[in-house]
Amino acid sequence: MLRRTKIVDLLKSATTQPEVLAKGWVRTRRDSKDFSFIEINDGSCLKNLQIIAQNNLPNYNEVKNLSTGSSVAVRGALVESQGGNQKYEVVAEKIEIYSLAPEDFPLQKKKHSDEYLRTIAHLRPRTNKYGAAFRVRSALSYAIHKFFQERGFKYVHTPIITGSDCEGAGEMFQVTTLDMKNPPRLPNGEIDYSQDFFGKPAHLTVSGQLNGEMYACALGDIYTFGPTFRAENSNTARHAAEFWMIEPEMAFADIHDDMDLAEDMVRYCVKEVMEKCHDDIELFSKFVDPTLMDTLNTIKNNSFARITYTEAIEIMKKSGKKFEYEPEYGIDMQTEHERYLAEEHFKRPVIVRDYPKEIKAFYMRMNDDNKTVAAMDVLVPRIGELIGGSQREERYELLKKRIEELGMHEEDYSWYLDSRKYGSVPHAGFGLGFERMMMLLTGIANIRDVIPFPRTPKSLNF
RNA sequence: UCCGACUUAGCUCAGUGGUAGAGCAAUCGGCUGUUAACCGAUUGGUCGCUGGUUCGAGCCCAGCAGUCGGAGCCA
Repeated sequence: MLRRTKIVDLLKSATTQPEVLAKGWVRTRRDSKDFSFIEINDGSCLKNLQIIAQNNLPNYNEVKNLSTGSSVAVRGALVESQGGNQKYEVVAEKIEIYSLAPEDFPLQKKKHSDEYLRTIAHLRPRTNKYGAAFRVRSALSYAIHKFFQERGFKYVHTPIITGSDCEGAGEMFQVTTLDMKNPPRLPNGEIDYSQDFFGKPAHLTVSGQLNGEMYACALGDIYTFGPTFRAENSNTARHAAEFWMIEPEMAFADIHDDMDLAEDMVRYCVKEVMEKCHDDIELFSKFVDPTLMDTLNTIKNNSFARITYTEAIEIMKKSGKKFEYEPEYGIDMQTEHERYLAEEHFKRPVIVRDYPKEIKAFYMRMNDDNKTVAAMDVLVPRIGELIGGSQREERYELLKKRIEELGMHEEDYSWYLDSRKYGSVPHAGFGLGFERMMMLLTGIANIRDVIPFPRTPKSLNF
């Protein structure tokens, strides 16, 4: 029984072979008088396999009509190709047609716009560009796990459904089993959540960080890698309602360890994907972003710039550049500022740290100046903020005071404060938007095109 | 959510008030170890929706919807 070989392996074969079995989807067909060239792709790699179908095949009449999108199994000899564009091709002895795609198959043998392909997101992975993108997505996921596992980080599964509606990272999606048309009500008219599934309001997580910290304070170094949900009405090329986030957390670590980890991880992943997905990355640099190779090589070969927030503001003030929002100590950095620093001033990724406490989250560690917190952002060309992290406030009294200052409810955080009450240690971590990393690696400009079935405001298809 | 642009054939687009066009795709035929092959023919449209102005609207006006770009929020 002859077993199927993937096209990626056939094309890598060291020698010709008398008999192979290949399966795939037809990309294009070119006919001669006595035979046809059929190119099939099985998703295992960017390249197609060229099939020679001669008119002595018993079903040549059907083979001659194979349309783009049809699925076939081909048995034959793997031989050296006479044509110049491929090393090997298969001379078919038998072509089994699984399914003939009708003439309204939406993918044509030409370039389609990304906007159109979004309307057929269920079929777009069958194109060169999206096939490449989602092979890279897989390779990048693996690279991330590999990076952390090689360094002894433990993978922690933090919950998707959360009961604290105050993680503070953005608007949340509510999860309920109550009858929306007629919810149970309290005497004062408010909805009676005691009758809901969990007996209280529930939401989809916006971050696993607080849970992750608890496990770092037990297992040492941990990371999470999972879906995250934000109900923000953000209509940009860089935001989705459902996206994947990586959140490492290290016990016995400070902000400098955190920056080292972030830089090592980004550079490791870039190296790994450039190696594993060479053909795919080449396609992106050829057809999507001509500057991609330079950007990736710069990341691979150079360390990141590191400055403080105060220095960043000074650099921008002295730059003479006209910003829409004037850089001034105390402002939150705008997209234009982030991109100026990474794209124009440093021309490589830059890590900015020690931000004013007013513009950062409650759990970030207060610096000795009592003005800034030990927060750090990794800014990269084209994307802006790729990573946001911090050393966490490990001092019980200071953290409690911050929670009070910001008008948050201490009782909601009692479990979180316990980690500071019992054997508190310095610890630090960060959050990385997986899709933003994908955009960095592929040059693809819209987040909707690096996630298989994107969820964005007013858009929930497939 | 705010600002701006766009919406015409299956796809990508042209068409600035007077009988709806091109390229590609598809279909049919020809030719060729071809490379998103090539040559010829054919098919294909309620011009986003609703209303208005006009003798006449794809084109002008208003509303709505969707898409895209930028901004905010952030990953």
